[in-house]
Amino acid sequence: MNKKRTVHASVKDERLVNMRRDQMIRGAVSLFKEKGFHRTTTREIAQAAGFSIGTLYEYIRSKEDILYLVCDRIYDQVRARLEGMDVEKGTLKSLKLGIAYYFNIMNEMQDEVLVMYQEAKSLSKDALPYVLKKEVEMVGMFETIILKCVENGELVMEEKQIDLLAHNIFVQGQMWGFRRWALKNKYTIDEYIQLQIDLLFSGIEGFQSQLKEGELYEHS
Amino acid sequence: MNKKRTVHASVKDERLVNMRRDQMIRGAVSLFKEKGFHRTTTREIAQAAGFSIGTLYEYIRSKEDILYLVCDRIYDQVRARLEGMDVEKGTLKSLKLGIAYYFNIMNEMQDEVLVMYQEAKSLSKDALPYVLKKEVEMVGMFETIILKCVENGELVMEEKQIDLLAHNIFVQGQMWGFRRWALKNKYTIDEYIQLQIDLLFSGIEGFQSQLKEGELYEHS
Amino acid sequence: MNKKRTVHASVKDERLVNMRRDQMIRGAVSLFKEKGFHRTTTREIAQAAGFSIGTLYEYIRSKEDILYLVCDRIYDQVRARLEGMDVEKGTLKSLKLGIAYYFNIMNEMQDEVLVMYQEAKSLSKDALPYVLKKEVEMVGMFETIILKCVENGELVMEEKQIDLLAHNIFVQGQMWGFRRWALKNKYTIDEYIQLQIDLLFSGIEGFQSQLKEGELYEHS
Amino acid sequence: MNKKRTVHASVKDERLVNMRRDQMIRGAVSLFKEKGFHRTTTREIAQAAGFSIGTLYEYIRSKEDILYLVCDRIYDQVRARLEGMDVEKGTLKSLKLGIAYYFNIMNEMQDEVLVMYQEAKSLSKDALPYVLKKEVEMVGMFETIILKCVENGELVMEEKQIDLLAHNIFVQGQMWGFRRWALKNKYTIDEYIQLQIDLLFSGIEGFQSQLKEGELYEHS
DNA sequence: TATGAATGAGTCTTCATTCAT
DNA sequence: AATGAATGAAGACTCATTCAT
Repeated sequence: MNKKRTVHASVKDERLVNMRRDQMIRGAVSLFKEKGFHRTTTREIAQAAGFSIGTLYEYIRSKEDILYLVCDRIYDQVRARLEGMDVEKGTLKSLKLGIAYYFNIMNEMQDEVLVMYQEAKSLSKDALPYVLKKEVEMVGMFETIILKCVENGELVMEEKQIDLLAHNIFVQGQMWGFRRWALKNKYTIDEYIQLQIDLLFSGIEGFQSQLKEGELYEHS
Repeated sequence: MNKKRTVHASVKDERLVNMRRDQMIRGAVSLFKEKGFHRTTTREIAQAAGFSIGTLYEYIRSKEDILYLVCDRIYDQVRARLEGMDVEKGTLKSLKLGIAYYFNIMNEMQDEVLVMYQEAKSLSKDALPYVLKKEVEMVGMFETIILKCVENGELVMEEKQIDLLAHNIFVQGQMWGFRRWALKNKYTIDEYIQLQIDLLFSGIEGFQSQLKEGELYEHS
Repeated sequence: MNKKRTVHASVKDERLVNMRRDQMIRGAVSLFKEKGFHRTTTREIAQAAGFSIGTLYEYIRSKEDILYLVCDRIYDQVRARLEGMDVEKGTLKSLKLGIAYYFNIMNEMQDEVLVMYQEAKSLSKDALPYVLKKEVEMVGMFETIILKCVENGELVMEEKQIDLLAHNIFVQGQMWGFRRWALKNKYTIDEYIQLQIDLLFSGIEGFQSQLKEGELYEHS
Repeated sequence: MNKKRTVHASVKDERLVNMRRDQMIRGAVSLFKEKGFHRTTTREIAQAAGFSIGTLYEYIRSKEDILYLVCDRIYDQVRARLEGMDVEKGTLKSLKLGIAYYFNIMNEMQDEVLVMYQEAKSLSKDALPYVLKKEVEMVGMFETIILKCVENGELVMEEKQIDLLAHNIFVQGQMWGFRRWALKNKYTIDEYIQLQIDLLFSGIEGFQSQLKEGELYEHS
């Protein structure tokens, strides 16, 4: 079910393959960050990885393979870190903790997230689904948390609402990365986390002035 | 004050310049949508625009100019449409209307928005600021609406909260475009609008089960 | 005998043709001086001439025509000025005067001479002979002067010697233009003229130390 | 001290670089000879060199690099051959031998000299000085020979005269190449050498008719 | 006559990929 | 397994020339 799209390597020694790909991905991420996938050449990647262009092609079949490996790797790293999140508790408190946890990860991996975010679209029709599936899984983690709250009786929400809320949380985490240019001057990551959680939980109505409360009862 | 980065044209007749650039942009948007900026050739753009490669270069200086023109045009179109939004009323109702209005525009222009969203990063360091400024202005429109509500006494919010809320709304509008692959199977645009407004206004706590309300008072 | 290679013009009014070509040549010379024939575009020439590219092509058939017109014009100007030289006297004094006169012209027209010198080779096989013929004529003027000296009994020289001497004088005049970079730091034009005349007339042996004269009788 | 402007090659193996550049230069010289630098395409050069356009660009950075390489190479070849000239003797006889020697080299390398002569001006402002310096050095060799004659007491000449005489010799050597069209019909190279040496050494006055000698005493 | 928009062949240059060593 | 020289298809951009107005 969870089959990976494998990338062919001419070299057989699996340990070696992993090592070389590690070097390759590390170099590629930093190059993609700087100049994007299309403006980065395979030679540059090979050089950044510390080996020759010939060697590079012993471990991949095409340039696009590198992009796939990079995206794949980044998702795996994010997922690995998200494993530390408690998905089962089913309390609003644990939801808040989960959000804060996730936002902090996004902050720490903001370069990687940005790269993946901007370059994933360059993946071939072939590779894209594998990457999107990982996103779906990650959104699914928040769905699970929220669902547990519902099951626990903490919340009353329909499926569509749960799903959308999970999406919103997920995107707000990424947003800290891809809108850095607008956000980092105004907020620290901690402020950002706090403010987003407030807005997510209280909603606009949570900020309604008490005086006028009566007037607005017809809101929905 | 609001000076545009002008793109040089060899042709003097301004009417003609506008006409040709219109054709060019239309062609480019549909090509970028299909294959992205980097995989689209200038010849293809010329052809899609209905003239020769030589003519194309009478109206621009470099391929990147086309991208700038495209981004610039899309923002202008979005802004032009947003002019129809009532920013001054200062009621929560008008805020909801504004959000719905904006989300509908994003829905109608989802191709353009997606293109701009994915390709803007390919703009040169030179052109990027001009495009980002437009985003800031658009986010500013929502800030204004919210601020009016605060001034009107409808809401009690601090500046940072206002700002972030405006950002969230803005991104949620774009999100309908850039996460189509995940959303369009589940929601109609009307559902999306309704659900997002509900979440934005009620917040998670608005969906709290009444029974447990007491337990969570310590939320912030 | 002296037929010019004519350059076709669509415009009939001969007065106009001459005027336009004047403008054109003036512009072209200064552009060729700056960047050479190949790096100068027809548009630039039209602009420098003060009319449009369309108009330019009413007066020539191809870019190369311009080069031909330029070379032709420069030679004509040089020749016109050389008319003032006394070719018939047949004295060594008049030869010196002629050399000085010619060198001064080369000094005054050094930009034009340089252009022609460097770009003539770009003329088509078709146009080149017409330009070379003018050079031959100019060299011929010095041949005539020297020949008169011989006829007058001032000199005893064979035809080949006369011819080569004329060439040398001619080239030394141009040399002031095309080796400016090496000469202008060291000599004023007057010094250059004086020194060259001394060398031409005295020859190396004219600078022989008297003491050793005997030893070198076997010189030729 | 004599640092060369180096041309970057992607290929590391210096032996290979030299070999490929040899091929390249040989091909380029013959093409430039035929049609000039600007009318020669990089593809033609690659083909003439016997490899692909891609390979060509492994050994240079831009088309202009080829021109520089060509000019540089030609000067080096000329210089290498001039090394065989005896510069130290300091006799008029050795000066004559030097001139004859140099003129013969110019005759043998007339194609190369012509190319360099006509195309050097297309070098960038960046590369030109390196090429001009070589010319200066070569002129310097004749200065040295003449200076030795002066030091030896064979000649009495001032610095400016020495310098100009050296220039004249140098240009007369090149002249055999760049005025081939006018000279080769009239003279063999041996005749040319003999006649030029006669003119250089005797000067015009050396050809004065004895009868009139008295009349001209006021010559300078 | 004058204009200048349109054309597209032609040019330089890049870069993913291969393959002999 | 590793190397890096060789390849050539492909792409951005230029510019001499034409022609309808």
